[in-house]
Amino acid sequence: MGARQTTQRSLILDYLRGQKTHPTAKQVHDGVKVQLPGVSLSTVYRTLGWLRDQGEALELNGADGRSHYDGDVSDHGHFTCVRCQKIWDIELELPDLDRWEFEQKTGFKIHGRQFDLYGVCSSCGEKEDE
Amino acid sequence: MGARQTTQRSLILDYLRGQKTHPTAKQVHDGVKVQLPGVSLSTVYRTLGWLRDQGEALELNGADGRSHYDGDVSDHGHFTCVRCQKIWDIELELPDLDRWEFEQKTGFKIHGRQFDLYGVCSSCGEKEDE
DNA sequence: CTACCTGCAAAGAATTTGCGGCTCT
DNA sequence: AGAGCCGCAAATTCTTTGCAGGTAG
Repeated sequence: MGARQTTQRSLILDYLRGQKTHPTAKQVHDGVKVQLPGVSLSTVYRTLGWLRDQGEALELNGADGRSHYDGDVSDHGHFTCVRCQKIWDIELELPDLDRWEFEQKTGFKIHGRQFDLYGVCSSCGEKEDE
Repeated sequence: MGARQTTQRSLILDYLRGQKTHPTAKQVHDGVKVQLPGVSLSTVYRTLGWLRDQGEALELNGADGRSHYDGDVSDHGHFTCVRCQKIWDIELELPDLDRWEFEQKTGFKIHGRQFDLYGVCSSCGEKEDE
């Protein structure tokens, strides 16, 4: 029943973990194609979804309407650049959330959270003009 | 140059402001069709995008991969139900963010932020089975 | 009047899925 | 051998866009 170890999977995971900003499926595909030209986009989608289900990656809902993937599943925040659409990790004191109190008060059960800032990143800010 | 007041626009804004969970374009379309059967989905998309550009609505990037629209543009958090995909408003102490310090340290310019929790909402929790 | 808006239909883009064949284990 | 995977192509969805005609101001 076990998951199988294939060239495609290890390359995709390696690529994802090597990225500072969090790529879309298409960007992962382009990146992996360098080493494995024949890999298909649907394999990339399937592998990324599988990593997400395994808890080995986070699927982020980008402001550009596409999914971005993050190989770091620890509790951290993101900054989305509204110009280049890149998503950066940020070091921020995330709010101390009392899960128990929240769940008692609302009846909602918390699985996870995300904290996001939007704006212009430093490299896009430099190219400023008008 | 002025923006024009049309039946479509006022109904769409009214509908949006009347919703507790934040609907997708399609849901807004279905809701508005009750009073204005002939309205087209592209008008709904155009109007929602225009409201977002005017700062009168927020476009939220749903975990379902679709855009959801929120008529309340104040700084507040959201809870996304992973079962029904509804997005609820939550009352939470949002972290005190020192914009100036952050922008100095990172070179990033902040436009806005979003805080999201993911989990199961109370009505989906009740229908629990297996 | 006329710049702006609308509905329709078609185009685009992101993601998923069915299938026959290949491959780890 | 056989459960899993893969690549390919087609199907789904969501969203945007071009155009011809209608309407608010």
